[in-house]
Amino acid sequence: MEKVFSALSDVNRRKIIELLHEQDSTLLELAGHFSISFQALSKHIKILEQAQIINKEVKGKYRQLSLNGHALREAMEWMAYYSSFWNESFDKLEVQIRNAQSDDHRN
Amino acid sequence: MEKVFSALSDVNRRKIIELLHEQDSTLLELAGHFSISFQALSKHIKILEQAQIINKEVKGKYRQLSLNGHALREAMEWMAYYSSFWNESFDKLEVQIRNAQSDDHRN
DNA sequence: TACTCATTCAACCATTTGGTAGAATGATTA
DNA sequence: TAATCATTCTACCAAATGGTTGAATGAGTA
Repeated sequence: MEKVFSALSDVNRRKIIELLHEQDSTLLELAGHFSISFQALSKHIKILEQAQIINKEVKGKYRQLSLNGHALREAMEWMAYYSSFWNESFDKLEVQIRNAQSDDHRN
Repeated sequence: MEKVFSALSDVNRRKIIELLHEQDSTLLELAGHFSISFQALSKHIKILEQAQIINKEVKGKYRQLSLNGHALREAMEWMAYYSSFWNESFDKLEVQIRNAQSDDHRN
């Protein structure tokens, strides 16, 4: 929990998540989208890995990175619970997210 | 977004949220639940306020703190979207949270 | 085997963070 | 008005964070 929220508190790490949501990648593939060094990026990836937000699979020379989502979900449940007013608006949220996904598939 | 996630990344601040979820309180009422100084607590409250997670209402000598939930919700939508596999499990999540709430009302 | 490529480790630095303590502010109470 | 109460402001400090560079590692490739 601690690890998940602090992992999410950095712009670069949220961007990594967004990119991995589009497609699994290696560190160097990701690096093209950032203006920081790959060593810095490697550190961010390690943090996301330790928060169990992403998985790393060794593929010979490369490491294939992919989203896990499990830890995100746990943190989300915490938030959903404490954002108190979810009760009336949960259905709306669901619709909204489903719409966002179909937009995604259209692009 | 930035502010919300980094606000949530601290244990004490999450505990503030949990306490305010039970009931609106003042700084000194909260202070009883923590082992840090009230100055430190005041800083945490300021951070939660700036992230628009809590509201502060001046009541004479006191400041009444309450949960806002709005910012939490926005962050939650981000997470829901990127935890990718929400699709199959969204209904389960809803049920789970509703159960949690009825537990809450029972206690 | 020597070389290159992808990634990580190590040392370092500036900034931010979370805590402290003392002083200041602003409203209430004696 | 003076004293008290709740909260915030102002330094100040140690530890954590996010970045850098250079060297090391470990797996393919020439």
